[in-house]
Amino acid sequence: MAREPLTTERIVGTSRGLLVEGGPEAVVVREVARRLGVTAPALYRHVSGRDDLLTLLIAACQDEVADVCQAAVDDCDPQDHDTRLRRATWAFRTWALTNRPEFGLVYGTPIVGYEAPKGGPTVVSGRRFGQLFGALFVDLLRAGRLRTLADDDLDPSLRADLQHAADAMGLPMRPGEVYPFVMGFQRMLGIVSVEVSGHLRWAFADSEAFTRRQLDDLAADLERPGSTPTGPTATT
Amino acid sequence: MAREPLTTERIVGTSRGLLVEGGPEAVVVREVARRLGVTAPALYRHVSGRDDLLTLLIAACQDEVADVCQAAVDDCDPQDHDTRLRRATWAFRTWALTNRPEFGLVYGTPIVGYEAPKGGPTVVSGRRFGQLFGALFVDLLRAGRLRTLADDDLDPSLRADLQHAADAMGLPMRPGEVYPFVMGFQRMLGIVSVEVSGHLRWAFADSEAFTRRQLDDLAADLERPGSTPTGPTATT
DNA sequence: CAGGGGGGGTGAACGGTGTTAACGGAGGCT
DNA sequence: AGCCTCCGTTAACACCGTTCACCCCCCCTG
Repeated sequence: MAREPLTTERIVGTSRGLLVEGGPEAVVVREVARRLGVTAPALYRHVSGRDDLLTLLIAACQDEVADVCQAAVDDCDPQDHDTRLRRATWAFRTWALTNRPEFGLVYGTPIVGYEAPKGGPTVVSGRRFGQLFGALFVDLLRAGRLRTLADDDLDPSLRADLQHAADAMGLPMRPGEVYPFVMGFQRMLGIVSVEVSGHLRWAFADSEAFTRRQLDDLAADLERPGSTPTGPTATT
Repeated sequence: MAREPLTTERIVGTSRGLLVEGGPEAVVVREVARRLGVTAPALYRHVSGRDDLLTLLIAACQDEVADVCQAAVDDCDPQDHDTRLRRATWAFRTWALTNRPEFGLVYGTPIVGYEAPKGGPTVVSGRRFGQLFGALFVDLLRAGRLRTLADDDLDPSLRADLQHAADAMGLPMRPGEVYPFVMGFQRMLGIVSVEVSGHLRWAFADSEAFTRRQLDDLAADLERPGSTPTGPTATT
């Protein structure tokens, strides 16, 4: 009975299964091995330890969410930047909600003692995700649909950080233009994190309507009013 | 050498020490016992297990942050509701940043397999925290300083949830008035979560200026414009 | 004042974990 | 053929949460 070979894909796959079933604590080397019909030390031939396992898992999830968001964007009129942005954020939220454990792993409270290896797979797939939204904002800006700030309106240290961030990501923007990007990213992450973590469970039986409104308001805050009057977005 | 007795306070205290040093994973029954100069089974006389330990720890932290925010509010002109709100949110943010592990435990990704005991200490101290902010909003509302919504402007299911939430907390508000409260809570949590978790590290060397602006903008969004022109708040 | 009970500690043990070390077989290259 | 490298094995170490049986000492009761 020749078992199929022990590829990294299979290891990450069953790790993810464990993650989904029982959270990060449940992704346990020995159990991964067991499910692959193998003993624990065998995994150490392919993966350098539990941390490495988590690194690969995080990167895989980050890649997946980036794919999902990219697909949502590609599925839009290339000129309708407002809708593209809304679809991307909603795709993000939907992925997060249907993949709570994965979202928690990637965007939740960092696992203590776990340090993402510098230049490792997590940072490259993280950058990809950021650049997806970065591109969205650049389009919005070029189309004159982005509500920007005057650079003077920014605290000097904040201005410097924003300039630095833009340069690091290769975004051709000045600080007052990057600000809405970072703010949007921050608020989106916050909205989705809070919904996923359930820290508003006390208020809502069904959080979807609230979150949709929050994300719509966010998009409206980012966009320059006018031309495209956007009602509530219906995007399964 | 009569050791001092093994009180619940001392147990929670050293647990918190462990939490701070190494995150939730590090709060380990055996190590707590070791630090108290005692063996592990001894702790089981005072605490029913690791989950109980975490419950007590979470409740203690929630109580502390509520105290801190309450103190910040009490330290203000009782009539200046705008400032009271700003001070409370800033106190929350500051506590979160100087107590990251504790914040993560309370407001971060929920620990899998851990279920807060219904009606247990965590829910009572959680309610206390919520009511602190609830009271702030009631004051703001009574003073006519809260920007509210028309009930009609809310999705029906959202409206029902909000009414229910208000009733459950004993807030004398209609849905369009509760909405800004929940939204404010949500955004505050999001802003602070994202700063604490460091998921914006790629953008900022120093996140304080950005966060302050976010929290100020949030407060401004919540308040009815006019009467009290609020510049940037300086609140160490 | 004797004695019993119980609160609060002990060591030992069970089954789980991550990780390492020593070993061995199967397949390809020289 | 001989060897080497890949990839698996078993055994072991040190740690974890939790339970068990034990026991000591203090306090309350008769």
